[in-house]
Amino acid sequence: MTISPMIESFVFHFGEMGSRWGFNRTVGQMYALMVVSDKPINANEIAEVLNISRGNVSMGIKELQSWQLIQLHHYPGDRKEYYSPKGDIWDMANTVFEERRKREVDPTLSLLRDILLEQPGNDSEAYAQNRMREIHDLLETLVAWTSELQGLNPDKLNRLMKLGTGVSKVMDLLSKANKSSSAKSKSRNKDQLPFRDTSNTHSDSPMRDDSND
Amino acid sequence: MTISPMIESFVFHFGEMGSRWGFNRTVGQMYALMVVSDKPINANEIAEVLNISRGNVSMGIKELQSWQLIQLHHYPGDRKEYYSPKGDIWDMANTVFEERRKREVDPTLSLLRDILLEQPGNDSEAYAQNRMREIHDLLETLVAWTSELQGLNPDKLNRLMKLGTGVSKVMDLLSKANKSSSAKSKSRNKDQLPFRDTSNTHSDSPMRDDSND
DNA sequence: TTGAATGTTCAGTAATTTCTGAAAGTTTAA
DNA sequence: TTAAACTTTCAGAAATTACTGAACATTCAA
Repeated sequence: MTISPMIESFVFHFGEMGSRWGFNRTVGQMYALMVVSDKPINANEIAEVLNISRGNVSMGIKELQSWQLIQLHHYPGDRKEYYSPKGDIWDMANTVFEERRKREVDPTLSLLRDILLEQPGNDSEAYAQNRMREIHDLLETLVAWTSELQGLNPDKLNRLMKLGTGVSKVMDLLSKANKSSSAKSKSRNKDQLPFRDTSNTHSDSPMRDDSND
Repeated sequence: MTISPMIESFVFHFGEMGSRWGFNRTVGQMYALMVVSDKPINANEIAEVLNISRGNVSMGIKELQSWQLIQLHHYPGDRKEYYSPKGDIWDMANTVFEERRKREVDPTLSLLRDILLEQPGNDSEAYAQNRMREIHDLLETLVAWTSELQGLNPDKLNRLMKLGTGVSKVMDLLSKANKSSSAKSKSRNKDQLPFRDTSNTHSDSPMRDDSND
């Protein structure tokens, strides 16, 4: 079994990129191969096409399963297992986002929460905690947003995009619709800011300003 | 120079996570250190605190500069360079997103565009192109969205979140505001769907359905 | 129960990435 | 100029990560 140059270039590229997304090159190639294959493929085919060992394929399959990315198939009279991507492209993106959140963001949030419970022992710790609080709040916001986005299916999302909408515009609409809070809200309405916490020891400015230079 | 255990745990954790975000452990630690430090620090301090070689620090600085993440400072009578994070936490997040987009998503989009211009030579290639088109469109949508988000500053973003808004709700609002297109739009309004392209050879269903199992 | 077909594991090896430290480069004050 | 103070570079070493392939495990038909 072989693949055309066109498909090959996609598979290789996806392999390189895959390593950015939390799995290694081979696993990325394996998944790419499944995605563009018009039917489920088995481990031997994968090993042959990608020119890697059978053992490596087995480990890659295990990894992809831990990411919940693949679906197993069996054919009568054939004892081999066949693999295909689970769900559609949008499902895939959601799954990857979610897995990454679990593996990367959640532990960070947990650590930050723990640290923020500690009493700062001196000025540096107090300063550090303020920066950490900012990061913590930012991560929480991003998590909230992405989980909102994940609730959408692709055509909804696209319709939203296609309306030519800026998020800013969305916000204006929302403020109007929800005019209870946020009274016109110029630019930095102190009591609504989770960032730039100033409650603790140090200077008001979140970033040190360099006295010289 | 040393750091407290509290700060150390943050710096180390950030180092581990940093590798997920496109730079290596040491670079992540260096940046974390700058973020929680209440004043700019110099290369020797970094090397001492993190217990790494001076040359390594130099390379890390270079890397952070290529990400546009740090600011230089000089003090009179001191020839050393001092470093601090550039901008606030939100700027940092924006910068990282943007750099990653440039390094990871843009090349993928470019490759996909090129491939999609080719004429499929057979059914497999046609099938593969359809999957690639889905990925291409999804990536474009995500890029559009994140660039929208990047246009917001943190308090705007938070106000948006704090309004208790689901994105779905946003969409409803928008459809109302923009009722030119999308006539009520139940669920799969064919002519508005960029995903699930059906214009090419293969079956209408985007995912193969396995005939057995 | 056997053995052929297949899947999994893991110790050792290979490939890749990161780090060190000495040498070379740069800047500035005198 | 010189030389001290500092930064950068990069060849080789160390650390980490990925891969192979042979041994082991499992399944199933006969």
